[in-house]
Amino acid sequence: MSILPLSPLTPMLRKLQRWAALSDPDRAALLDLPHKIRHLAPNQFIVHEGEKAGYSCVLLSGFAVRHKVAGNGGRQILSLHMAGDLVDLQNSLLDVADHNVQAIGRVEAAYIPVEAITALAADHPAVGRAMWRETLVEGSIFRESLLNLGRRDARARTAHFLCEMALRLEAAGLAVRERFELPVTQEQMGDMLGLTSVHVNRTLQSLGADGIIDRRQRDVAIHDWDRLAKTGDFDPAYLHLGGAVPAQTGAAALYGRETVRPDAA
Amino acid sequence: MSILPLSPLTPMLRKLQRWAALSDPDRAALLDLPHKIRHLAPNQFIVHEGEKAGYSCVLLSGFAVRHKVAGNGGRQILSLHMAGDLVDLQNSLLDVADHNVQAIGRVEAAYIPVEAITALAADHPAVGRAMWRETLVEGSIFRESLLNLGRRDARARTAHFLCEMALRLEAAGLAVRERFELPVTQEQMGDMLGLTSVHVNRTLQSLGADGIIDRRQRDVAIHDWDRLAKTGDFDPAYLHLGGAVPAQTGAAALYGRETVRPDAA
DNA sequence: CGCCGGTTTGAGTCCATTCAAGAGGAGTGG
DNA sequence: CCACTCCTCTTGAATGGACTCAAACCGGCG
Repeated sequence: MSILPLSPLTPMLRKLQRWAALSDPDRAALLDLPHKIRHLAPNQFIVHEGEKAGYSCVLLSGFAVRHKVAGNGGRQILSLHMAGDLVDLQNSLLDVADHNVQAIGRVEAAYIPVEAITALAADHPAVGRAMWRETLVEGSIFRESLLNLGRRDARARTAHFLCEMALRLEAAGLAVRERFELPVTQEQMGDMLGLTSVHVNRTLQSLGADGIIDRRQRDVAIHDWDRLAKTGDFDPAYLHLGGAVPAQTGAAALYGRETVRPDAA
Repeated sequence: MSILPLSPLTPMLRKLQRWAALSDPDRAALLDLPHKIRHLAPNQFIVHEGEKAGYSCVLLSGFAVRHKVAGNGGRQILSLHMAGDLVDLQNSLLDVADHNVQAIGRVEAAYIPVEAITALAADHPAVGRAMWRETLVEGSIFRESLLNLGRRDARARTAHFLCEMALRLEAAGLAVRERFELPVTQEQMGDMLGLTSVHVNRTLQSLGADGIIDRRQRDVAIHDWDRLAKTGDFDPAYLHLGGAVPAQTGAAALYGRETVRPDAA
């Protein structure tokens, strides 16, 4: 990286560079984006479902979740976001927001006018490509979550979540894979995993009892990554992080097999 | 619509026009896309997870699903596609496919080189915008599925699925909302809804017994749309179809409320 | 006619939930 | 510095929704 002006938007630059190589002018333009920085209190909403937002929001520090609420009162957290994440592009580009975005804990965020972003994407194709890929990878993560919710039991879901968390935090430079702090309560974890907080608690305990992880409050240490990945049926391919991921576990091999309804006429 | 050359790609044009207004040159260029038409047998794979595809595939007739398989053998169908749908853009644009695409029943499809599509998007910004919004809406549907799988019981999930099916088939001009043919087996429905085929069967029967729907084989008639939407907690907003959707049910009102963890400090 | 994939039905089991209560920690105000 | 409160985590017991296993039925098709 060459020398660039100091900007609060660096975390976003860092993230987008994962998806496409950016030239110096690209990077300068990105960091030059007009923006207003705001501090958000815990649980504060960034976007409300049903509203139209004229800005787009980049997380600079802290965490936020997207979620929807069902008629029965149940809440489903769709994704968890960390520093560098562009949190509501879809909500801005579509007519109305189809889900909420809410801060978890204290959050520092930069608000950027949507037009500035679309203009940037148009003027700097490489940046546009990076943002495009960003949303595609996000879609890939949604799809894996669908598999997680639909076809894995509580233990596997929880293990899978821990693996994903570890890798994403590591990729964002916020922690190392083997040890990190969960940014969410067990209740929130339940809302992500489609479980109750009670059952999340029991499941975490069970993973601990088996010596796979170690927990002290929200500090998590992963003692046996391979076993965690295996019980979580975790194959990092869907994160599209490139080769920089650990050895494949047994589950990974299964993904490739051709034996699923193998009846091509 | 003005007169345009007859092309097998018309279903795709029809769909993309939902998302952005296209000029005559835009439309002509779209229909002029180089392509090769192929007929696929039931259950034939269009894309395999882990592979790199150099083409992108548009459905002209029939149905296809995207799915992933878990290590325990369970399969999760991520989405169901119909005529006009661009079925594997993400798979083509990312490094490797993160999920499978498979025909359901006989399918007619057009294969288009990815470069032709990206070139079209670059030369005709309106087309690019339409494709961009298409993937955003697709993301919105994924998010609603997440809510469905994570936070609704079998009965609500099934009802929700039927509502979505009805509206999407109608929007594609393939059926009317009140009566259509399910393009999938109950086993496949189970794989979409995270249920077993046995339970799907019982749930459909229960909806029938309550007089909400009427079934004869795979033919479904919806007798009481409002009640179906209510039991499915169905609010069509996430489909982003515009105003052309039916009266809101009770559930819709709940979505907007502000009572969810209403603690902004 | 007989096969085959899909649908239907029943009985028993289990995973996750619900309900309820107690313990632990962090922050606040007296 | 302690008392108080709120939130989160933890634990137990009972319930229930969806699953498993298994068999029978049905309709289309070769």
